[in-house]
Amino acid sequence: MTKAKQQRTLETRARLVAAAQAVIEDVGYEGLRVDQVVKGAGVAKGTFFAHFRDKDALMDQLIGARIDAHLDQLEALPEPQTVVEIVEALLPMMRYMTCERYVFDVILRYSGAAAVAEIGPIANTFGRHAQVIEPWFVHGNFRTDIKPDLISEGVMAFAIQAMSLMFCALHNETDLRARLTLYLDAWLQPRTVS
Amino acid sequence: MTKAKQQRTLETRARLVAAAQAVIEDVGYEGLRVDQVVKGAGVAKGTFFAHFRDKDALMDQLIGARIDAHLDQLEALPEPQTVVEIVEALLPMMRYMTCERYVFDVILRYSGAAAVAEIGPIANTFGRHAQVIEPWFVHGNFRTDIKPDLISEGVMAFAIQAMSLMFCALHNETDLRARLTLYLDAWLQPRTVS
DNA sequence: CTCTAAAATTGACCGCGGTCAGTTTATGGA
DNA sequence: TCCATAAACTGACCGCGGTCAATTTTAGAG
Repeated sequence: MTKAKQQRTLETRARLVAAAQAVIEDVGYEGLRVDQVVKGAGVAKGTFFAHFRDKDALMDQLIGARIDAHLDQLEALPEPQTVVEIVEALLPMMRYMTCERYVFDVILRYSGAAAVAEIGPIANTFGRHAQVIEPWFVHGNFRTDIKPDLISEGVMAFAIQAMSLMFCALHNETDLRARLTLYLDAWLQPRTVS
Repeated sequence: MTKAKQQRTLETRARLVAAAQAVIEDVGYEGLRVDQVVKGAGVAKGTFFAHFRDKDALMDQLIGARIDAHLDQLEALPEPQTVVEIVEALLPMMRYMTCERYVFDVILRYSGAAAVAEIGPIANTFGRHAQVIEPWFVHGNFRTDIKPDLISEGVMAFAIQAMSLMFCALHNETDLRARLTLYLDAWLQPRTVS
């Protein structure tokens, strides 16, 4: 975890990130080209790859930061007490995650890190997401037959499923909110083993 | 849906597919290069793209065919009666889907088709998968408070979640079988609303 | 201030997926 | 059999992500 980077390094990296955000601003994530970013930052192409392992690593960082901001919002919220409240709480982040097919693909690809040493921003947000929503199920009006962390994992699995189906022609007659509500009703309703 | 292709076309396409399978045989899906495939098939590069929209379309076809073969196995099986039996039934297909990180990424990317006209082999297998397992929940010993098709969707969501976590360093202490069993116990156990 | 080793930066170059104007081959009617 | 038209095929070429040996800049010891 030692950094000890030069001032110049930090400035260059900041310029690259700023340039990337500007490019995304007008052509979207999918339309981003590394050549455009380095041109905007006023550096050579090689410099980009000295700062980011590859183009996806930049995306990981930018998208991860946006997701983190949404998680901050979630934490600031009062704990939702019903399925409808949970869905409303999660929707803004889910809409961002599905703003572009490309963005959702990157998120899926990076949500699991291949090695502990490689845990990136998006992978971290998934761990944090589970932590942020877990308390909702400790004192809420939801099922109590399984542990809160397992409930959390299930909520995330259904959120991903609902988002995936947004890009699917076979299922898009139902919108994101309705689909997630359907899933979470079935997953969260308090029940007793019969 | 009119075909009316020439004999030559079918032969060329078959040679491309055969060459691709041979390449995958010794370098894996991820290592496949279009140049190698066309060299093996004895055609020019342009011919490849006359037969497949892009490299991913070939992957879609090859991987989709393998998944379909697994679904054939599933259909031939007697209906599983317990969570453990369901997990055992699904495991072979899930192991194939996670044989390479690249393969799993392709599957996720193609599992939803952007437009009805573009529904490819993998997207079709997802629809078929839901149909194949749905009967298991009509007469089984599982929850009856929600409809079988919703149970199906949940099973698939958890299967994907379990597979995703296989590539995640944060969670790989639990293996695929154990994780899916944990999820499906929580999802499928018969319950009554309290 | 000077010198040196490490860090940061450069840009020509490469690999590979994908394109398309031009060429060859098949088809079916005269 | 010959010709016209469409279908299939070709390969030089392009865009873009990514590499690396060479060069410039910085830090800090003397």
